[in-house]
Amino acid sequence: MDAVLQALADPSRRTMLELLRHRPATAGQLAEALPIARPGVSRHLRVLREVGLVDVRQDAQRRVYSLRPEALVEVDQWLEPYRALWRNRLDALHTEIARGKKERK
Amino acid sequence: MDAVLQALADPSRRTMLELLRHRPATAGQLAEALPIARPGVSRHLRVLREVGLVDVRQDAQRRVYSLRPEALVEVDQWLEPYRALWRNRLDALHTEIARGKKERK
DNA sequence: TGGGTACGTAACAGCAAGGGTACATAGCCC
DNA sequence: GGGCTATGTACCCTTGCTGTTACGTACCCA
Repeated sequence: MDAVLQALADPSRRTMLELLRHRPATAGQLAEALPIARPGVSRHLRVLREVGLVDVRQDAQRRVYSLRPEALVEVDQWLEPYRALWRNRLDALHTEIARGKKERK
Repeated sequence: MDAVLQALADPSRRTMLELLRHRPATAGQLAEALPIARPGVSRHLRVLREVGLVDVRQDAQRRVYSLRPEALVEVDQWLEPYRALWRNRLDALHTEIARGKKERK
């Protein structure tokens, strides 16, 4: 889970996921759509592969990458306790407003 | 939105959020609970503050930091389209399993 | 088998992130 | 005010990431 969140930190990698979200693509296609050169894309793909965010399918000389959205489940799970908080906070806010608030220094 | 995901990449910062999830804490308290020294913690807190993940409340010489879970809403939103994908995929899997069980009997 | 295509990897340069030490600052308490 | 506490900032150093060029590899086709 650590690894996934760390992989998501890079904007280029997020863009790649965004592209793969619509359809699978080869490394070359991804490189064309990105501001960085092919080798860089390859290395990013390696990272994404290692954390399970993408799958590779060999097609002759090509390597077709596809999104593996299940890997993001752990991010969702990491988010879960916080999600509970931000929802409660809205509730609490409403309650506070309803009955007045005590001062805190 | 970019900034939040990038801020979450660092394990120390995630630990800090985890601590703040239970209760607000001063910079010193956070530093004690972490493997890094105070100045490092201060810098991390600055990052978290800048992306809106924490709030500061001045209490005499202390600075009490508290979590601002709303900032994570944008991560949740970023996740949304992918969530749709993995749910569909899981549903399909469950359908497969259910059908497999039926057919096997 | 030779040539062209599509990738990945190695080696290297550049730069930003992250940690530590030392110092500055702000607010209490005597 | 003097000293103590709590914290942020400046500076330096090291490490790791990012991107590039050059090269190696696997595969297809004529």
